[in-house]
Amino acid sequence: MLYAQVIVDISQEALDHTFSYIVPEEMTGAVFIGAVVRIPFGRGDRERKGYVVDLSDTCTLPPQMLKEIREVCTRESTGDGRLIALAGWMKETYGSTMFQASRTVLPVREKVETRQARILVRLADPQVITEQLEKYSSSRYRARTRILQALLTQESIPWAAASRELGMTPGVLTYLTENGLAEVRTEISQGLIDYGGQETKKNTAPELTENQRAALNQILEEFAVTDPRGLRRPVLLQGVTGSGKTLIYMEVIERVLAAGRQVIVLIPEIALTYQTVNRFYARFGSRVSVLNSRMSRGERYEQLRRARDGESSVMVGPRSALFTPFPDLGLIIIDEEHETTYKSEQSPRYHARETAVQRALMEDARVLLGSATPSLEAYSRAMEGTYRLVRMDARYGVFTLPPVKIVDMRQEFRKGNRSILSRTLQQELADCLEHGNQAMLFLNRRGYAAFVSCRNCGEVIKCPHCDVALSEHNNGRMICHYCGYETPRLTVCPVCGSPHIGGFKAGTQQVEKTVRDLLPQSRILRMDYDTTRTKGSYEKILSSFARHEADILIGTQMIVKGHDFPDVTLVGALAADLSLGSDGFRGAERTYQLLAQAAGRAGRGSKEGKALFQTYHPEHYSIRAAARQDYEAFYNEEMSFRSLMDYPPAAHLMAVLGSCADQDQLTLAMNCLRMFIGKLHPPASLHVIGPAPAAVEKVRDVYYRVLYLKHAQASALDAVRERLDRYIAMNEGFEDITIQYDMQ
DNA sequence: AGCACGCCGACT
DNA sequence: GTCGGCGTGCTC
Repeated sequence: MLYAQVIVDISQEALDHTFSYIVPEEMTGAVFIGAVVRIPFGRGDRERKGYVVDLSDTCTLPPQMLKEIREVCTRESTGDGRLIALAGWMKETYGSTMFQASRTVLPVREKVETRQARILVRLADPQVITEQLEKYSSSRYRARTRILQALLTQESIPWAAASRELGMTPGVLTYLTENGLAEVRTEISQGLIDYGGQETKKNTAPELTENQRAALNQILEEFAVTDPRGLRRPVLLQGVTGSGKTLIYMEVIERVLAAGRQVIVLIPEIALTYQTVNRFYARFGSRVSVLNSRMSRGERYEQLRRARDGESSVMVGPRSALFTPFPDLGLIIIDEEHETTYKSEQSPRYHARETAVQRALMEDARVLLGSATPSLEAYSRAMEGTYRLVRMDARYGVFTLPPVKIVDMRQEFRKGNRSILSRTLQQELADCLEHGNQAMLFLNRRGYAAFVSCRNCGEVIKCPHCDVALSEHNNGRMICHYCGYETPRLTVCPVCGSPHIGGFKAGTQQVEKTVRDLLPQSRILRMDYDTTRTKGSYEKILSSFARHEADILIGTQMIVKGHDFPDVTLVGALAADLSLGSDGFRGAERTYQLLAQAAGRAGRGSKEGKALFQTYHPEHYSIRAAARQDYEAFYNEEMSFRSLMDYPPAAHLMAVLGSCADQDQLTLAMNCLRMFIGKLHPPASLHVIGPAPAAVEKVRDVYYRVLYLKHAQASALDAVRERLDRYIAMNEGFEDITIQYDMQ
């Protein structure tokens, strides 16, 4: 007997798991993972659509409970089925449940746009309602009374409020409609975000430079290769900032569209701006669809429906756009491939790059990765030949990269300069403004001061819920950047009573204040988490700076991405090493990427630019290499560090992340897991680290602990993961513990 | 979501 | 007793 695990309706929270069904004898050949089936469901055996996510010969449930699959829908199974199959791969690769994986690839909620806008409208006069109220106010009919009461004050009630908060049942609704008191209406409110759209279509196809043409030809040549074994190498396009990667993308897209196939373009959420999207609209017009995180479910659904129904053929969006249900996907482009936003922070913790390569393999599509500073993962694959590397060296329009000065902040301190700005930078800033140019100062941190601590005893003021340092803000309050907890700034240390308490490391606000004091006549713009919270403010600040309405732009990493500012001749990285300590073993990689990008911002126009890195580690290879824009040198150094320490991509690293409200229970459980792994008689090549408190030990009163496993082979880690899953399911003490796996 | 079941007040 | 809403919980 064959049994199928079926997901019934992805949109319903309550149906948050799979259901077992019997596969009738005659269907055994037709049912596959990813198949769409019709099944009887619920007491009334109402027919519903389901997705087969697993098949097995055994079933834990008593057979009399099971129902049979009614029908396999062969026609519908193609699109969604492929995505379910991809979800199956994600489940295996990233160690999530099939349900989590399916949810990730099928966020499509059918008819959600109408469902969301459903409202209950009052039809009768208020007097009639009052009469009815009096009639029923006596004792029972409480639900009716509640609804009538609400209808008395409001003309209409949103469906969600009526059914959830007022407890409206089908019975009440029948009563209301049959007596002509109210009715249900569906209001279709679409209101898509306007990116400019079709009317901007100009079909401009600028001439390619010689370098660009050469790169394009290499890409097309690689994409023309059809290995009989189905091997299709992804292409990694390495081009420095400003070399015109987007232009190359468009040329490739054009050819894929001409072949009648569709294209997904992933870009980091932060780059999903009016300008970027408009470039695609300008070239491809209404064939372009856009997804972004600010869209409502209805808007997202509409974009995905357009893609599925062939109304669009280019989808531009962040990580989640990877699951666009195109009928004949031909190409996936991942721009700024090294960006951290391509890794999901929710289970399945998938990486868009790896998942894109897998989807492309399953649907016979191609993958094009682009970056000026590739991830070590992508570059190492290019080095071993799994990916094809295409380099594009010369900068578009400009021929030299700006010279970079490294300033040793330790010497500054020894010479008595306690300012955030070194004397060199102060001088350069003044020079820059004197010549009527613009400057960018970038700080790898958001908010104001990093933390508040006591100079006397060293006590750091932390959030009582999240165990992270509170950030001091200008308004005299301290806030937690994880849960938003806020408290007035302390004036004395709670431990030793010393009044020497305050923020030490600078935040963007403090930088702004320092610069203002130094150059009072300068016009300053600040861009960070606080100033970009409102919709459109990000754009507004950047375009204002581009119009030269300010002289200095101060901000966090968001200022080093995108946008050309021809008048910027000076870029200062104020604390180049702030990122060295972050991101675990990827600290150096992140530092190189940020600094190389920052340096590339200077001198984008006809004027010559320069960059300046302030650091307490002037000898560090990531900083030195970034100053020379020497990716190769950085890669070699960093790769030998990863190899030495068995860090990815030299080895595979799996985090077992446990969370629980009870700290002791969590510690016990995680120690159990570690012991269990020890008892598995694992090969000596398997390294187990921890368990330790996670980088953020506690969030919203939930504790996190993490156990790391390292091995040269991913399959070894997969095997351990399977054993762990079984152990957790079979043993007591894990009921309140949430376990997630994270392949790093 | 949709459906049935058990509960409870009201009425014969 | 019985009738008919109401609230709850389950759906392989």
